[in-house]
Amino acid sequence: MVQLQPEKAFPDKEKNFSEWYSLILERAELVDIRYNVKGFVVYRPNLMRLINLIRDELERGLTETGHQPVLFPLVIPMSYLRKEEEHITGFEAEVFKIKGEEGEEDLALRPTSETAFYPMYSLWIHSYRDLPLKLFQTVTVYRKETKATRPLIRGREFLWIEAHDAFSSKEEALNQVSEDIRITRNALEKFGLAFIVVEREEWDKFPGAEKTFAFDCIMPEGKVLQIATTHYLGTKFSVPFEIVFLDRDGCKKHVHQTCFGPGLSRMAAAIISTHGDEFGLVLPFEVAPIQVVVVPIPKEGFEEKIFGKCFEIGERLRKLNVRFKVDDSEDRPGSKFYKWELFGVPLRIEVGIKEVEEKKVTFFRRDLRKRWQVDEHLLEQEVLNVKEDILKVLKKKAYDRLESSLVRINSRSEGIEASRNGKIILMNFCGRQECAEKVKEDTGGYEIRGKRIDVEEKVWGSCAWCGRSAEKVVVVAKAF
RNA sequence: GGGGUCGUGGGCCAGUCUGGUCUACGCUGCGCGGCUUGGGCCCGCGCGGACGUGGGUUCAAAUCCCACCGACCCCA
Repeated sequence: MVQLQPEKAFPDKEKNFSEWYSLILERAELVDIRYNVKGFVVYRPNLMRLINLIRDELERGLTETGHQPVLFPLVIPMSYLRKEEEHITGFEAEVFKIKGEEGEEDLALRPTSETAFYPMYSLWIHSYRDLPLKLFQTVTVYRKETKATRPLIRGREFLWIEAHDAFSSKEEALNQVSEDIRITRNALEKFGLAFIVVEREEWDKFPGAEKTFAFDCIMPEGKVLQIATTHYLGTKFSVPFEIVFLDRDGCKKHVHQTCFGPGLSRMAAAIISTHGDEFGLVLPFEVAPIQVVVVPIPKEGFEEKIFGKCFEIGERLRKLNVRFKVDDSEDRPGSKFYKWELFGVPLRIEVGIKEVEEKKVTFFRRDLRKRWQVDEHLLEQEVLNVKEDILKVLKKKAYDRLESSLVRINSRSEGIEASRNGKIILMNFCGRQECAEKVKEDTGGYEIRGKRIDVEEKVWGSCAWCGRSAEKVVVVAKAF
């Protein structure tokens, strides 16, 4: 068989991420940017099916931990939004407002829904018996970003899940934060993503939160992307919103709250960017809208046998509960190969006259771009093997990428050098915002992402930038 | 926030500097037919745009001027 080297369709994403990313979004039919409203794009079927699978995974985690779905209105009266001072200060500049008619108040398109949920929580919560209250919604939110927008990464409209939980004690609320982290971690592992979990610095917290924890995902060019946050709100909202309950001891108390926001659009962006290559999308089995594509290689006079075999394989895949497609369209096989590779289908099964006669099938793995023969009767077993192995390979690659990016530094000059090399920095830090601003200035945009909490890091010296005594080890990186 | 580039069939674009020869090139797409199918075949016929929007200059504007709208990229 003469095997031509297929043409690479995309640039190296590590060298020119912007170009790679725009091209893949368009060619893999993920988004269409021609809606011509800044920061708003059309999510196409290939993307929505991916996002729905991401959503299912996270919603499953939430449901298993006692959350229930709700749907709150898109609009929030400005008076609600203004009830918590830090919150409105943090968001006011980027709120889309709808001017009220004569005598009516202005409305905001939700930038996030704390101030929509909590007036209702104050009506619904009366007794410790009403707690915990754990509700979530999967919706779009709206933020009038002033910075350059980028589809899925920074849009003025994006999709997320937001969970809003209320508890009778601080301990329970803090446990919820840990649970949120667990839910996110489980999901991200199924997506094959590498990430770090950090506690954000004081000045970088969610507006209105006591504590903010974030998942930063490693992206091409050594940048990071925040893909989920969970916040301990304490009683910062329950006081102004008057969410009180009568406890067992007969005392009225304010609830302790948490909110959790895994970003679906951004998780999709992370999956696309982490796994994709010069041939297009690469999806792990778990979130691939089409997991296996069966491609017939017709030959005159044998169509019936060949197509028959393809549909027979389809039936076997159906029984395996695999999302599959038998591509019996009229294109040439080669053009189908390109297409399904571009769309990231993890496994392709090719069936021609050779396979029919030898009772074998040809497998092709998208992640390794490797082809091999499989005995027909071992099909199911091999599909399951591949499914598992693809995730393992993608995950390892992602983690290797993260590990090779991390570098510990001891001084400002080492930090500047690391930033030039596109590294993610670990360093001792004094904790002062002033010092963080200096870091950003000196490195051309590196930010203190926070104290790493998924891996225990002990302080080994003084603050790398100012030399004062360090209180923690922080992750420093350039963010999207 | 600063800078750059751009807007012409469904997609990518040539043409704009030097206004007329442009109801406008080419590729791709789409439709029909033929031939075929082991990595994007090929052949024939056909479809499809008055050039982002508004105004101005001019005998004449895709082309020059102004404003607006929108997009993309880069740097902070």
